[in-house]
Order: sequence, then structure tokens, then C-alpha cells
Amino acid sequence: MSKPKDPRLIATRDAALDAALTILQKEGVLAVTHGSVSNITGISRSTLYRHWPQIDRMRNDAFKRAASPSSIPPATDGPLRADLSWLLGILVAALNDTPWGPIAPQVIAAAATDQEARTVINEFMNERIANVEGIFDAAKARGELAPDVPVRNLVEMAIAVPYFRKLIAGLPLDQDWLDSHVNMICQLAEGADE
Amino acid sequence: MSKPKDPRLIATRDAALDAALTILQKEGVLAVTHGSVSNITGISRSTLYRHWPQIDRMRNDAFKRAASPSSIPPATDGPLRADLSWLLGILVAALNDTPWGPIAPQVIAAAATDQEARTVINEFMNERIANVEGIFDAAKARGELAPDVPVRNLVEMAIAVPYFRKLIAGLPLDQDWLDSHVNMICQLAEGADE
DNA sequence: CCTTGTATAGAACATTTTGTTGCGTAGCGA
DNA sequence: TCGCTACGCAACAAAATGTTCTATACAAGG
Repeated sequence: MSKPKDPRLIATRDAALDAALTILQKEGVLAVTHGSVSNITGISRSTLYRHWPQIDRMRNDAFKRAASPSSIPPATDGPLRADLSWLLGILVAALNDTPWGPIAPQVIAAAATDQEARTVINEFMNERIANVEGIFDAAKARGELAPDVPVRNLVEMAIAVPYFRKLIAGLPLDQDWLDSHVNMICQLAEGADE
Repeated sequence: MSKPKDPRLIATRDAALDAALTILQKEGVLAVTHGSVSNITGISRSTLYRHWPQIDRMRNDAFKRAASPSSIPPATDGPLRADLSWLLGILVAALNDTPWGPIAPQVIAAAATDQEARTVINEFMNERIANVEGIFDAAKARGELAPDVPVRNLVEMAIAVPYFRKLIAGLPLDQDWLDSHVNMICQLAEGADE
């Protein structure tokens, strides 16, 4: 199916995208050029042009690489509060301690004028939303929550606030804050059926 | 205090920044250059270089211009729900129908590597947060809310979700959604003192 | 109205960045 | 071993980015 790839091709591609991500974090999208990546990696400029004739493609591939991993199926067995605390903890850790934190704003900004970047961020967010949604649905199935609880709104609140604080308002995401956040979400979910 | 400025200077500055904002919306930060602004406005490139020797300065000034206005003192006399609905309506309208919608992500992305942009977005957000906070505080003062309601968290939720939906998730902000959002915030505020 | 100072347009120029092409070399797979 | 392909490199073309100078036109104050 997928043709057997030349290891040289893989290697240069990986090295280039790693470098692109480094630059992206430290200096922003504007600094990611064939020239800058060439300087860092030692890969010749002409080779980079052969891989990505247009710089947008390289940037988008870097975006994809930063947005790709997760692969953590959310636990949906504990009580709602525990599941939520755990999953949002992972989400917050990704924002705090991985390249995704500094890179996400770049992807979001690029999404305004680039359909491919829009797709990257959409798919990433849809996955996160689906994960949190799964937790609420499971809680419903266990009878922890009333059937008419507006899950979708709660999910968006749960995710929106950390993203807002970190990326937009520039506020920290520490454990204390996370606890109180989870608290509010749970309270809202459980009090919704009065 | 401020020296009387030459009207020519004001005029070119305004025209340049208007053009910069237009480009910013349509093509993103990368497209805002001395050259592109010169092409649109007819202002000569050398003049633009005199105003802004570094392109970042021009971009930041454009950011400031987009982030500047508001000057609407929030109404704090109605019931909480009405005040909130009104103020968030304005906030949502700004995201939907003004240049701020497309420009905000650019400012946020720039804030990662540019302290001045960080300041722009911080001041902008602090003002919004303070406005919404004022509404909650007034509701407390009227006795509508219990004194121990965690205003700050509610405020962040109220603002974070529309920003998240519009800028990050790419979801629409329509009236139906806004109503249900205000609903949840009010419910959370009023149910918090059980 | 006149004078002085300042902002601008425009051109000329240097420098840097960006994009393109051809070729020799070396790693890869068969 | 042999053909294929990726790579580095150098040379080059084209475009963008800065810089400087001069002539002109507008502004402000007397």
C-alpha cells in the first residue's frame, strides 16, 4: 500500500520538522523558512525545497507533528470528578509542558488564512472534545448524571477555560486552579437537574 | 503635554495602520510589510520605514488599533441574567462582526515572541474580565448572589467559552448558543451557595 | 505673506532573502 | 554489482528588504 520509503528521505524529513518545531516555539511562524531550517539542521536548502516547494507545507507538516500524539484513551470508570480531574490534568500538562503550548497559538493564527491549518486544529480539538464528552456520557450511563444534562456545553467549558487562561489571557494553570475548575464543572453537572 | 503633531504625520500613520489592519485580516501577519502597505496606500516605502524602522512596531501599532476601542461602561443595574446577556452579547458581536475576530488570533500568536503584543492582549482581556466581574460584583451587592460565589472563575468561564468556540474550535456564536451559555453561567452562580 | 522646519515621494543603490537549476556523490534496494 | 534516488553544493536569477539622498510640498509661527 504505502510504498517502502527511502530511510534517507524519512530522516531528513524528520530532522527538518523537528527543527521547524524548535524554531516555531522560539521565534514564531515567521522565522520558519527554508533558510533557517537549513542553518540549524545542515540540510541543504535545495533539499528542503525539494521536500516542500512551498514553505506553508512545511509549516503545516510541523503543525501536524505537534498536534498528532495523544492516543490516551480516557478512563471512564471512576466517578465523574476523578475521570475529569485526570483527563483535564493531561490536557493541562500538554499546555504547560509540551511544545503544544507555544505552538497551538501559531496553528490557530495560521488557521485564519490556511485551510490545512484549520483542519489540523479542528481535528485536534474534536478529539479532545470527544474524550471529555465520553467521560460525561459514561457518567450518565452510570446514573451519576441526569439524562438531560447539557453535556456539550459542559465539555466546552471544561476545555475552553484552560485554553483561554493559558493561550489568550496568559494566566498560569496550576494544580490549585485545576482543582477548583473541576469542582465547578462537577457542581454544574450535578446541579443541573433540579 | 503631547506636542502638537503635524497633520500630515497623523494622516499617513492612520492610513498605514488602516491598511495594515486590512492586510492582517485578509492575509495574516506575514503579509504585513512595508512593501505591501506601500502598495495599498500609495505611501512611499521610505516614508513607512521612517515611521516604523522595524516592521514589528508597525504590526504592534496595528494590533493596538484593533484592540483599542470599547469604552462601553457595562450596565450593572438589571438582574444578573440581563446584564450578563447584554455584555456577553457585545463581546460576541465584537468577535463576529468586527476586525477583532480575525485579528485576535494574530495578536495572540505574536504574543508568544513579542512582549508588546503580550501587553496588548493582556490589557484588552483584563478590561473585558473587569467588565464582567463588575456585573457579578454588582449582583452580589444587590444580594442576588451569595457572598462566597467564586466570581473570578465564573467570569473566566463566561468569557473563555465564546473565545474558545470562535477562535480555537472554529464554531459559530449565534443567539441560541449565547442564551444557553448565559443560562449555564447564571445557574452556576445562583446554585453555588447550596 | 514670508520664512523656517518638517514630512513626503521618488529614485538610486546595497544587501539579504528567496527560489531555481544542473551536476557530482553517495546511500539505497534489488 | 547496477540502476535509482536523495542529497549537497555551487552558481545563478529574481524578489524582497533596507538605506540614503534630493526635490517638492505642506505646516506653523511671525
